[in-house]
Amino acid sequence: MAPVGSKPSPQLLEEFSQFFRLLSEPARLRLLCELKQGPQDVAALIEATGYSQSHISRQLGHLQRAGLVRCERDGVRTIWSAADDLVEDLCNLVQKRFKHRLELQLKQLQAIP
Amino acid sequence: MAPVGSKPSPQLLEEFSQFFRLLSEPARLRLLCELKQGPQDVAALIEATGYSQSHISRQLGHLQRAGLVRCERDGVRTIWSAADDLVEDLCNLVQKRFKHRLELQLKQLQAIP
DNA sequence: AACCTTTATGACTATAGCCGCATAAAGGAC
DNA sequence: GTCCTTTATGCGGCTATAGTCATAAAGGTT
Repeated sequence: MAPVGSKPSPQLLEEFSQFFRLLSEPARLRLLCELKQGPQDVAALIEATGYSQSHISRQLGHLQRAGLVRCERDGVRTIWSAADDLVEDLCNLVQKRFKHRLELQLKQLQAIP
Repeated sequence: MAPVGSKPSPQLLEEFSQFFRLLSEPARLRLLCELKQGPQDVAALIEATGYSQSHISRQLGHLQRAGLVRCERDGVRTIWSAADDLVEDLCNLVQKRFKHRLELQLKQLQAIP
């Protein structure tokens, strides 16, 4: 009997890919990392990353629509904060894999006498 | 004391984002899913997905460079197979999150009398 | 009211990458 | 050798989106 695996529907695959696309931009990952340090306004994120104000605002908008960050108004300022640990977990898994692959490559090099 | 989190280096963020970019395309996720069913050649993948031959070959190349699939030659045919469970694990985590978010939305709707 | 500060967004350019078409490359059958 | 089958890849069009500039919107101060 052939191995059975449940195939996700095209719609679900589309949602998966859209989510991963969010994480496919270093700038967005960077913003998430900065917000992991604690809630900040846009000015602080400009200072920390060097990105332009409009760029940051736009990327935060994308992350917000996905529920990865949230914001609260403090007068005229907007305080943003990370809303989910999922991305951190995903990155940890991926990093573990990077490590394994490097260790494998290392072993193969050492196998040469 | 401020919460302490380790900030990944820009290089690592770049690698993360490149990896996630691989998963940001439904076609590649689809191919990974098909290969989860078992090793297949390109012709079988064309039949299963409807994608063009060149498209499939190209996307498999990307996945192979990332170590997510591998191939072995059988005469003139190339038999491809999934090489890693990581993507499945990542998708399961993301799907769990989708579910939670939908449940939350449902609860908020039901809160309206 | 006028004015300043902070953030969001419309308009635009530039670039990256998907996807198909055509072709090359490699192996098998004859 | 020729011919066929199967897969990989160069080229080009097209779309999506990152990133910038300018502007609008919203709140605060005076």
